[in-house]
Amino acid sequence: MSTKNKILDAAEVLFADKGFNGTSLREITSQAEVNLAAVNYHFGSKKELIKAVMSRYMNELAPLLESALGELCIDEAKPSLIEVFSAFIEPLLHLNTFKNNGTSTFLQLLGRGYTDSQGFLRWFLTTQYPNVFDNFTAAVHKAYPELSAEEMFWRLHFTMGTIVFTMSSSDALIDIALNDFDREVDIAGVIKQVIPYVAAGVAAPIVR
Amino acid sequence: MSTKNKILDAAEVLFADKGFNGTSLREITSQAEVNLAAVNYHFGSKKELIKAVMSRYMNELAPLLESALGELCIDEAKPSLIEVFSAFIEPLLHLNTFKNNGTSTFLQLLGRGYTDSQGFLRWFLTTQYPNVFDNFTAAVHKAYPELSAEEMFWRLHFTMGTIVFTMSSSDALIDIALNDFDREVDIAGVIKQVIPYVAAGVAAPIVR
DNA sequence: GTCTATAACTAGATAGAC
DNA sequence: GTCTATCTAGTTATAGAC
Repeated sequence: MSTKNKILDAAEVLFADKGFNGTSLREITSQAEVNLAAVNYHFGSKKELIKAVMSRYMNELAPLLESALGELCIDEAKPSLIEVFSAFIEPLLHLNTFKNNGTSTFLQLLGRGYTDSQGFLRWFLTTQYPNVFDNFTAAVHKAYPELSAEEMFWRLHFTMGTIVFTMSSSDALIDIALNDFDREVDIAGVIKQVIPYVAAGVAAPIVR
Repeated sequence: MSTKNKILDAAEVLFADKGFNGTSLREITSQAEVNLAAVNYHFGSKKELIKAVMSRYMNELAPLLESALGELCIDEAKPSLIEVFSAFIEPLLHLNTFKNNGTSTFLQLLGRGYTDSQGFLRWFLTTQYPNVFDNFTAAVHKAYPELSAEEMFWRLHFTMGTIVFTMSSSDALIDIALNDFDREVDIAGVIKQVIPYVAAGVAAPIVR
């Protein structure tokens, strides 16, 4: 296994757990059992390492999401909102076969990216992977055409918040579900719980 | 104005904007125009300063929230979920009279507390202000008794995520609403948008 | 209470030997 | 490509003069 990948593997776990700001290069390199200088040799800077960590996931995820959402748009039938959100399940769970705990790690990273680092990651994702966002809004529009662009903007942002925040604390949630309710859930279980919630939220009556 | 308050005022704005980890004591003291050593003299440590910033808001907010939610529980009539969530509006907006931009700042701080600092603030709030949480779950239970304790746990967490995440990026959202949709919204407008969303989410059909 | 000075430590980044 | 050693700059925290 190459040094570069050892660094990426160690970095993504630490970043997901403690945030980008909260993780030092020293922690990463000692976890990866490589030399401190290797990060700067292979990636140039910490910021570039963060981008590389996110890109590795996005390059795996983006084509799957694009086609799953794209299909809903091409289809003649009008999809339900539940169907639109369910289109995320398979691509997201595919990340678990790509890496151990991949789904959970990726969603936690996404959450970190929105709150750490004052939005630079949001910029990175929306500019580097615009098709995912476009296909998603197109699918939601087809499912719920009465929703104006502005209302859609608000509700999709709320949805993003729900998902990202939930996933960034999914480890704690899974613990609580086990201890307080004697229920064993995994990341797929959390996703199944959250989809009816966000679908109902997006479908809420329109307010003015 | 006392040094202590100058520090608190500067700290809360910086903490809300850049997170607890992302803000140094030097930034705080130079913004507050006081000496660096004053923080440790008045608060003992950075962690205690964070607690003091949050306590100043919570001590203002908690009694209002407790009584607004408590009333719903005492009332004979069964409240709707919209009513339960609307009980937050007045107490939260009251923070705007207590401090400039108080509502927005407080909710941003809350968001930071959940993601920065690995949950120490969550522990602090749930242990220091348990009545707020108890009254809230009691009110939701009264409005929607079919929801089991476990489902309530999930949905309240999703709600918390939606609110907190939305508010921690509310400045960006308000900008986008103005630029892309030519709509002027303030923090009260954001709250009014989000309430139907979370109420519908909590009221979603039960899944098993 | 407030200040200067500084201790004690950690951060990201790099030069240069191998 | 990988290592050690080190640089520069930042951090929190404190001792001690005023």
